[in-house]
Amino acid sequence: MSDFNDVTYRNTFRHTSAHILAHAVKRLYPETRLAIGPAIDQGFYYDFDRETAFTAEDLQAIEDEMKKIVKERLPIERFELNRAQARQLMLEKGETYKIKLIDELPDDTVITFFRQGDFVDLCSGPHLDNTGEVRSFKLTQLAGAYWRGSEKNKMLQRIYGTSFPDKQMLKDYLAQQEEARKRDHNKLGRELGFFTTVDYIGQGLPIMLPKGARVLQILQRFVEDEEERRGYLLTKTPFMAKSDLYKISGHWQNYRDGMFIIGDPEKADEVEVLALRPMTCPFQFQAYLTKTRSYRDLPIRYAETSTLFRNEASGEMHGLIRVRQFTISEGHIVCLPEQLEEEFKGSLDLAQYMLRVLGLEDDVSYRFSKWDPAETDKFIGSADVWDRVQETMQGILDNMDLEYAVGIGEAAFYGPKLDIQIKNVFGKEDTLITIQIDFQLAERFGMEYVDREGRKQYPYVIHRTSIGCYERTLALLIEKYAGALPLWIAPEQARILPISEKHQATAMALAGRMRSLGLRVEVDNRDEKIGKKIREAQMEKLQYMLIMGDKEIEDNTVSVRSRREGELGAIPINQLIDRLQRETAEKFH
RNA sequence: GCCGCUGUGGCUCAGAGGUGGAGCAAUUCACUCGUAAUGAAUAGGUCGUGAGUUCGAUUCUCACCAGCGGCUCCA
Repeated sequence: MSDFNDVTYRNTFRHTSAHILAHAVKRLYPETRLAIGPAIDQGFYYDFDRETAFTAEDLQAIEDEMKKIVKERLPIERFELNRAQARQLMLEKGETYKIKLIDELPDDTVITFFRQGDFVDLCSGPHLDNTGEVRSFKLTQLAGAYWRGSEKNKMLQRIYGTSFPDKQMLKDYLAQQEEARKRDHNKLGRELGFFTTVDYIGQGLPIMLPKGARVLQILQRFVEDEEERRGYLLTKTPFMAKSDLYKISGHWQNYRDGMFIIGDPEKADEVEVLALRPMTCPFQFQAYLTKTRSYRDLPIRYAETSTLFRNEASGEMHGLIRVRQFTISEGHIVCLPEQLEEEFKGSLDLAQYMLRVLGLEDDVSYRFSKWDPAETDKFIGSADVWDRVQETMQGILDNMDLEYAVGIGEAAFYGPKLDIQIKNVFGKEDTLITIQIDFQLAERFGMEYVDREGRKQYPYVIHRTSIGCYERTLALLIEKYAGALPLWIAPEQARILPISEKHQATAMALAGRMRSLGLRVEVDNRDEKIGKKIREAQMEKLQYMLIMGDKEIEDNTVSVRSRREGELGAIPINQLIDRLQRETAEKFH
């Protein structure tokens, strides 16, 4: 029961930590009202309602008070009250949020409280036996959070913390966080010259610098070639369209806040109002609609490396992970009902192939994202259609031996999704790849096919990405590889370092030869010492450094330093070229 | 959008109500160099933007913009 690797014990430990936090806050700031305080992945938090904002100094004071509570070794006792008593107790303490929680509990719930010293909290538990067990903890951050997670409610103050049974574990955790910070793509990606942002341009609109742009180009070529091999047809569709198009798709009604609109949306019924595309589906559907389609024509697989524009809320942007303009490997497969399963599997296979090649396959998790029947206004179509499509998707997933979580309310507005989730270096989860089943938009757009009996039918549409969003993928790759991208996607694969000026011409010639063979090679022609050139190449995370002086030129070799393997000594040039070409072709990571 | 924090030369950071500094990077010159930083000199900032307070603001106040951590939202 005291194994910290055990999730149940760890959560109990953190939950008690949250109570100690709340206890300290109540001692120091009695006017504060308590909301909720659960254990989370990396620690715990507690939400408070207090007129004055907590400051960094308050946080320190709270932490000191928590230390006292731990030292006091207060026993923690559980007790039960009936509903009226429970309300009465919370009323006396002025805990209005707790009363709301009590009122929402189902009739048959046993209402429990936990007491430590003079502190009592409504809580289902369980808890540790004594506050003295929480030996090591730290309050990590201060944040705002809506009561009950709804933006319609009041914004509370959330204090995050983490805790461990001993000091060393906390130290290790903090050191590991420090390491993570060094990998943060938003810092590393800027330092290494992958991208930048400029105030004049605006939020969520990064500039891809030559290195970043080169990586995106490599990825894009790779994805497009692979999709072509898998029977996709390429489209190039416009970046914007009249509101008319989005009215059919439902974006105008269900996604307008997310769109950049050119003109006054209120006048869209009278005059032409354009909007930048937030998704590619309605555009590719127009390609389908150019002809009458027979069941024999299906499946039709469209793909496009598609630039999308989404007007994200201003507080949402984050490096390359959340931006307002991004490029996605978008595709739509129009298929017959009996083809759905195979096409779905094919889409997943392509996605998984991409993950494998990028070395990310062990870092992802799967989520079956369903609609929320309680929030019908966020989704189009009837409960019937949703139930049917979700059941169909469930059947496909069950045949696939895939472990997945379920996300209620996470569906797209037109259909359920299988999302491939990935965590960034700080443990925050985002969707990398998505595969969606849609049986609604075809009907809205009048996309039909003629079946064997000559009747018109609506097809299924699979909306899918193969590598997801390129910018986001780049961000995750930078973090995964701490900036040292695998050779096949590295913007600069090797750098030739001439020992002195007299070796420069030969170095340039070699670079030219290697470039003509498709390798991305640069020469460091500065009049600097070799030690400095090496140091800088090392800091730029170069995979290969090729040192060239008198000896090497004489022997037709280069002295190779590999980031992965260190000094490799002199290697004949032909042999080195073979090696680089092989590693590139095999997509080593 | 909401809560909180931040904004000084390319980067990291000092500084103070009276018109700003360091290290690294950059440029130039010298050195022609053998596996993680050669030396010297020079240049570079309307202190995020705009208002206000003040004799005077980059330093105080407000608004806006941008960045960060969350919430909500989402690829």
